[in-house]
Amino acid sequence: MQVKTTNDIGSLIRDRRTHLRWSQEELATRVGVSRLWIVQLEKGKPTAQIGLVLRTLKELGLALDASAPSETGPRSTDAGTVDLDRIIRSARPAKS
Amino acid sequence: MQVKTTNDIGSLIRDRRTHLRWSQEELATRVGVSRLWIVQLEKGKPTAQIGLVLRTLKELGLALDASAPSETGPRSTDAGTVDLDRIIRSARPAKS
DNA sequence: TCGTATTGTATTCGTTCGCTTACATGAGAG
DNA sequence: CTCTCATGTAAGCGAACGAATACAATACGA
Repeated sequence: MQVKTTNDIGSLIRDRRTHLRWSQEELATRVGVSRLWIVQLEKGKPTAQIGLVLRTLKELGLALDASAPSETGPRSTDAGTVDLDRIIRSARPAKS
Repeated sequence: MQVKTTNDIGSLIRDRRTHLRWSQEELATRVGVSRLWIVQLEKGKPTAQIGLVLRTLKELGLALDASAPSETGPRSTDAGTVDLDRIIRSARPAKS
């Protein structure tokens, strides 16, 4: 599942929790946070701390993957890698 | 790339930023945070707010994916979402 | 019906975030 | 060597986090 917003995280966690048939309090205890925090997290609280969020995901058995789109570009092989960096570098304008 | 800790996020972001040849300040401006915050984030600050982190990843063109290991249910032949939860619940044993 | 479990909401409070400002170090260009 | 840019570090401050507590509403079973 794609995770783009905090609401995504919220529903992801809630779905996973209900799927495991855990109560909010049970999850909160396992993670080491208050039940209220779980409530807010599931509602998509954008100010939740990542450390706690990662702990929660781990507790639920959810794995996170990060991928850089242009990294595996049109060409699967690195032979034709264009290195946009170098192009931009050579063409970089005088800083304002 | 697997993201398990805040240090993973930090190095992920830093690698991506340097790969794009952006300065910390440039990234900070794009995301809408202070440069100091970027510094701390790249060092793996576990208390960074998830909303800002997601904004940062998005700005860097990084996509996040979440996967549930044992998601493979018994069978998904049901067209109308069977709600296993309810079934189990009706058959649940006396709580310890 | 009543009683229990779960979830959502509100309040209060100590702690800490993230911002601003300032200064120090390191690398690179002139 | 000097100057600039990028990065790391520190102190102060307003704002918000997360915890604890209490109360309401819903759902389910006895």
